[in-house]
Amino acid sequence: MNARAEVPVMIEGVALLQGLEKPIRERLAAEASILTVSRSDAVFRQGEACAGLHVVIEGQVKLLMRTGNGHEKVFEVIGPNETMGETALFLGLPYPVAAEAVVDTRLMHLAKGTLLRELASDSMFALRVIESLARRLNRHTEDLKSYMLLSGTQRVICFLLQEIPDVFSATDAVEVTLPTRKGVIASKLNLTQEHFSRILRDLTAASLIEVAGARIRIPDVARLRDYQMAQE
Amino acid sequence: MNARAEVPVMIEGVALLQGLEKPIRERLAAEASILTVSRSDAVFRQGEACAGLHVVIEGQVKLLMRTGNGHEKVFEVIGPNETMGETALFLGLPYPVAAEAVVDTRLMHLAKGTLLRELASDSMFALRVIESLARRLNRHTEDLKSYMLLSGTQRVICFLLQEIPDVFSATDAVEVTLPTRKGVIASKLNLTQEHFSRILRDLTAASLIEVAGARIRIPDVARLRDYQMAQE
DNA sequence: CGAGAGCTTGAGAGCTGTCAATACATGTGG
DNA sequence: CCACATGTATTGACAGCTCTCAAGCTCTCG
Repeated sequence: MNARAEVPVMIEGVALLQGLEKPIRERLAAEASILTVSRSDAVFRQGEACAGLHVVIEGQVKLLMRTGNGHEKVFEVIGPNETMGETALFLGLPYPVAAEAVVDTRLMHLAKGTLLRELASDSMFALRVIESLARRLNRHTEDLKSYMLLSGTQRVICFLLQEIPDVFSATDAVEVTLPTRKGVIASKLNLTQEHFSRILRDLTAASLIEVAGARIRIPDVARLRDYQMAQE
Repeated sequence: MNARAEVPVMIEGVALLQGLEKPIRERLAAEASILTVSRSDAVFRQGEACAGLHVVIEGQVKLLMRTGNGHEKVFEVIGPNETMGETALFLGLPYPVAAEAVVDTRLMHLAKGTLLRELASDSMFALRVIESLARRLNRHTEDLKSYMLLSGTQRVICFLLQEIPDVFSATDAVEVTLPTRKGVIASKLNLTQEHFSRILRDLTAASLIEVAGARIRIPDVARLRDYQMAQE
């Protein structure tokens, strides 16, 4: 398979770059490179200089910070067609967090110089970037809210409710599949793996969910939502 | 005092708008309005539609989220020349948080339409906005890091170290003045007022700081920094 | 089957929050 | 100038959530 031939198609799929004029996409594609990272390998490290933009094509990458004693906290999980490290790119700062592949992953890398040049010359692109940054900022605000205001149980419920695909109506029984390992999710929710496991057990005991490996059935979405509110 | 006459000068002071061409500043100024908000009054509420950009001229505004039982958590404190609510502005979403004046405050309000129009036509302005958003995102990442990885005591030390003006050398004794009421700072650090008070007392007991009202003397900055690291 | 990774469970400790009472500060009115 | 009222900050006792450590379990894969 010829990876480079796919690049223009892939660029079109990336939210950040969607709808750009063809010549721009071609110039970006010309400087793009494809890289493969195996599970648990680093994409970049905290403090490293940023040379461009990484886009996940296939697989999953987690952004994390390591503490002094070897533990790690996951900030965010980046999936296909999503980008990472924009702030380091646009501010010219080193990466504030590290990135590591959760599973074997293919990435596209767009060189910094090309991107910044196109950014300065195409205001449509700039607006797209603004929108993307604002959206990310908004998501971070929501995350921060949930850390500051919600208990562990509430955060888990909140997470489960977010994972429900839009196609389901609000009150039916639905089944969600955890997007990655439970340990990673726990860390992203700022919980230990143990605590996360216990919360899932307690919710099961209350008949609010049914856990089968990575698949979680929610018999009554409304009841789960009510339970979250009732916690104060 | 003629408030409107000051507008062009004030616009020049705002980080987000700095260095813009004069005609643009004039068009923005033409649509700007000045508003005065007294202490503990709302600037905007959570869920409200966003009609433009607020800039603090004088005073302080806190961004906060209220919980079900009446408590509130402060996300950020906005001081002079700083802006708020960009994400709601650029995404056309309702405000994700509420804003309330900490002290009597004067604000400038720039209408949404004018801003978006200028944004689309001036790529220099767009780049400035990108930089500003990226910087804010970066700051949020740091905040998130400190909530997820640091204990209460570490967060307080981290905060104190950040408050040290740059002019001081790294190791001298310095004195910092808390930028606002202790309750607000505690909330921003995701602590209760009581817990914050206890931490300050413990640090004082360890001779790491000396508290006198809102002024805190740090006899040995290096030692305080070491203490933070030593906590694991 | 064995090994390893991921997940679960248990017991105990620690950090942080809640509630309630007291001190301190600040400004107002007599 | 003092007395009071209000808001702010401190202190204490206690409970609860969440973490740590340690062991056992489950599943996948070679």
